[in-house]
Order: sequence, then C-alpha cells, then structure tokens
Amino acid sequence: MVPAAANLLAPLIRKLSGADRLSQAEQQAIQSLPAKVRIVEAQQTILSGGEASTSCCIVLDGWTCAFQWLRNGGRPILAINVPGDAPDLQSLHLPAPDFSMVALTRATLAFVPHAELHKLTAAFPTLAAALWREALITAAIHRAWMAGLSRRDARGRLAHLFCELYLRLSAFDRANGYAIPMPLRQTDLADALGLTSVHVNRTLRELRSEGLISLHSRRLEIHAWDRLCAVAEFDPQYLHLKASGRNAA
Amino acid sequence: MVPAAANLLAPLIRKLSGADRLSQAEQQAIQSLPAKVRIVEAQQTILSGGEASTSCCIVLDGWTCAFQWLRNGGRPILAINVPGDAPDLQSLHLPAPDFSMVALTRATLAFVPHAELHKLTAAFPTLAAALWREALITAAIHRAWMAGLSRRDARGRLAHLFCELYLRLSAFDRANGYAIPMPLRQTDLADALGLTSVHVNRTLRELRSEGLISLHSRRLEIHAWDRLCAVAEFDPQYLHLKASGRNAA
DNA sequence: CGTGACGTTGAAGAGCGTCAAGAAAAGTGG
DNA sequence: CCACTTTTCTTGACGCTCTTCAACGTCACG
Repeated sequence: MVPAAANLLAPLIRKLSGADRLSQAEQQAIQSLPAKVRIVEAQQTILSGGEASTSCCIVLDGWTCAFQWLRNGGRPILAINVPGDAPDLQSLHLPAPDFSMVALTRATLAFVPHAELHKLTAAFPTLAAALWREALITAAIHRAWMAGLSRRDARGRLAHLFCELYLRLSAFDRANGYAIPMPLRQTDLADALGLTSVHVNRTLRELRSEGLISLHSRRLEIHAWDRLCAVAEFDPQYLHLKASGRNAA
Repeated sequence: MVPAAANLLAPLIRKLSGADRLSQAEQQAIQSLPAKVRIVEAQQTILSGGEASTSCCIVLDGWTCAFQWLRNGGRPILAINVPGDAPDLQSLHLPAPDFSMVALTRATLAFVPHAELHKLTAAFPTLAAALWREALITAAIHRAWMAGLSRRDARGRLAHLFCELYLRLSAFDRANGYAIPMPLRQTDLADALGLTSVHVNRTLRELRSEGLISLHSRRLEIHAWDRLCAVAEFDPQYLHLKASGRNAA
C-alpha cells in the first residue's frame, strides 16, 4: 500500500467528466479522497466472488477482468477493465459481488473506502450522478456483449471486442495509432466470447489473413478499422464516450 | 393516459424496499410522484432504441422485454421485465437507450418524468441509493445471462431462465405454487437464450420428458424445483431478493 | 371453415468443440 | 548465454450440438 499522491485519481476524474465537465470543487473532492494504491501482478486475484468488501477499486493502470466460475468448469469472463474503470462500483450498494476479479497484467489499483465515497456522493450530487452513470454504462456494455454471445458468430464477436477495446483505450490515450496492447491470451478471449481457445485461434487466423488485424506479442494492430467495424456490426454509441474518436461504419 | 391513483406505485415501493425498509416520508414521496399510467397491448412498442425519452417507465403489471436489432436479422432479447421492474432507469443519466422495448403481454406501465425523479433523489438520498441499487441488480442479471450464453448448453440456459423468472415473480406474489405465467413464445425464448426456436422446442421436450417442467397455454409449471436448479446450476444470490423464497440446490 | 400464429418434427449440414500432438514463445535457474 | 521447463499458440482429425430448411399439426379466431 502506497499513500495517495497528488494527481493519483486523475483517471477517475477524467472518466467522470464523460457527462459534464466537473467543477473545481468536485475535482478537488475526488483528489482528496483517501485512496490506497496497490500494485498487483498479472494473474493475481483482486476480488473474490461472494466476499464483501469495504472499498471500491479503481483501475489506474493495467487491465483486469471479472469472471465467474461455473461448476462445469467454465469460467466466463464478464467484463474487461482498463485504466479509468471502476469495476466494482456495485459493492457500494450490494452486499457481495457476484463475480471475481483478477489482474490481466501488472496493474495499479486505487482502493477508496465505501464510507468515503458515500460521503462524497452525499456532498456532491453531480458526482453521485456521474458514478451512477458509470454503472449504467457498464450495464450497456454488458448488453452489447450479450447481443454478441447470443447472435454473432466467432468472427463477429472477436471483431466487436477488438473495436470496443480499441475505443475504450483510445479514450484514455492508451492506443498507439491503431495499435493497442492485448494482454488477453487466446484462452481469455475464448472465455470472454463464449468460444474455445482452439476456435479463437482459427478465427484469429482468418481475421489476420483477411488483412483486418495483426496480433502477436500481446499487441493488437487494426489494419482496416472500417472493415473491422463492418464485420463486427459495431456501433460505438453504447460506450457513451465523449469524443468517440473514430466512428463506426 | 390515466391519472395516477392512490396506491399506484406500490410495486415500486415494494421493489425499493429490497435494501432497507423505506420510511413513511419516503413512501409518501414515491406515492405522490406524478405518474402517467399507460396500458399497452402485447407486441406493442414501448421504447425505441436510440430515441431519447423524458420519463422512466415502471412495470406495474404484465411483462415486457428489451432487445436490439442486429443487421444479420438477429433480435437478441437482453432483459425480461416483470411487475415491479423499472426497465429504463438508465434514461435518467444516459441520453439515448441502447435497446428497444416491447410488451410481451398486455401491460400496465407507469411513466414518471425524469425531472420528478431527479427531484426525488435530491430530496431523499436513501431513495437515490435504492434506485441506483436497482440498476446494479439489473447489471448483475445481465452478468448471469452472459455466463449462461457463454458457457451453458441449451438445457442449462432454459432451466436457468425458468428458475430466475420463477423467483422474480414469486417476490411479487405472481407465482401460483410452482406455476408462473410464461408469455414468451418459443421464438422469444430462443432470442433470449441465443438459440433457435427449433432447438428450444426440442430442449423443452427434453425437460418435459424428464419430468422437470410442463409448459403449455402460456403457463409454466415447475415439477422438480431442486432438480431444475441443479440442471441450471442456479444460485439465486445475484437477484438480491429479500427473502428469496426457496433457495438453490 | 378458412387463415394466420405458434408448435412440432425430420433430415441434412455448418459451426464450433474435443482430443491430441507438435511448434513457438516465454519464463527459470544455472 | 544456454539448457530446461512451462505456458501459449498452432494445426489436424473427428464428432457433437445446434442450425437450417421445410413440411405438417394444432389451436384460436373472425
């Protein structure tokens, strides 16, 4: 645990500015939240399903994901979190999470006690609304994933995930031209998309051979954004990004 | 449109009492919300994706569902709403919905203007928290559906949906012993579960022949709750019902 | 007694899963 | 820097779940 530094929660401020610009006082209030910083290694557990927590987690750097264990051995990945995300906002109002979380890369996390967040939302209704809004966007992303799992084939699902992650990372300047880090292994992609790693592998080969993407050494490059969007039937509206850099086909 | 009657929003009060019992003042505040009541026929559109609305909808009676249209012809159903649900709480903080809504049965809906709800949440932080909580539960249900679409077979998905709907209806006294109405046609079930209606049909036959359920004339009866839960790997915790009547296997 | 919506069933086929094995990368310790 | 191990990726062969297509049955309703 490291004491909170000055500009520590800047990613959160940036995220919450998605709706309206925040006032100085509001930004100040966030900055002075007593956050504990923790750096976790890849594969390390951040949160265990069913166990109540007393603080909310904010991803400052690195990637994490939420998943459930099924008795049949499945381990569906339910969400992927990148810098700026607050993956367990639900713990503010629900007793125990219905999912677990692990780090996909080495990650820097800030933990803010629920009590402090409750004080914050009581004092600043705008911030309460902004946090609520984040939770609603999470649900919208869930719906987009459901639609894919339900009615898209493997190509469409992969393409859609890549489009989504590219825009979400762009919004936080984590993209490099059309390239982004891709810490998910093929088994992780499979668990996120309801496929097997073998089929993910074959489908990736297909996307590569069509010149849509390249993916190696944990780095994804999108070679044909428009065509990829078309394959994915991607419409970025559900992400509710402010200036959604490049739009869909 | 019918003017709001006295006990009109009782289902909402009951729902929001899920966390803590509401005070008299809070209940009173909800009751005096200026709600417009609308009765819609089955199959009628309630909300169109992409079109902003100025009020939130509360289901007082009947069933509705949320879905998206995909260009490939798919129409994934993303949520099923029963009495007590507030299906488009997201419109309070997000400009345009990412889904459409139709009535699955003739339904009675209350529409409360956003402005009134904002006044309410400003005046009663407990109610703001309760509404926020509802949105979080919606997301938890989304995650349960994702897990199913991702890693359960047709049998498991059907069984899981039936278990979920049974408990959600029980919580509002809409169950009759182990029987509930089931307005979803087989094509609707297919769209909700990521299957085809043909396969839903065959899988239903299987569940019937095992003596788990019977389903005809829009009425579902569960003959073996424990075995059905086992098939579904059902754990009701994610629903966050107060006295979740009967628990999982 | 038609007519449309919904349910049921069969046959054939596609997409994806399973199993298995080998190749390439990526850590580990000397 | 090199063996060594472990993880991840890749590929093939085969099979199963679920889809597709199409026909027929059934019930409600005007």
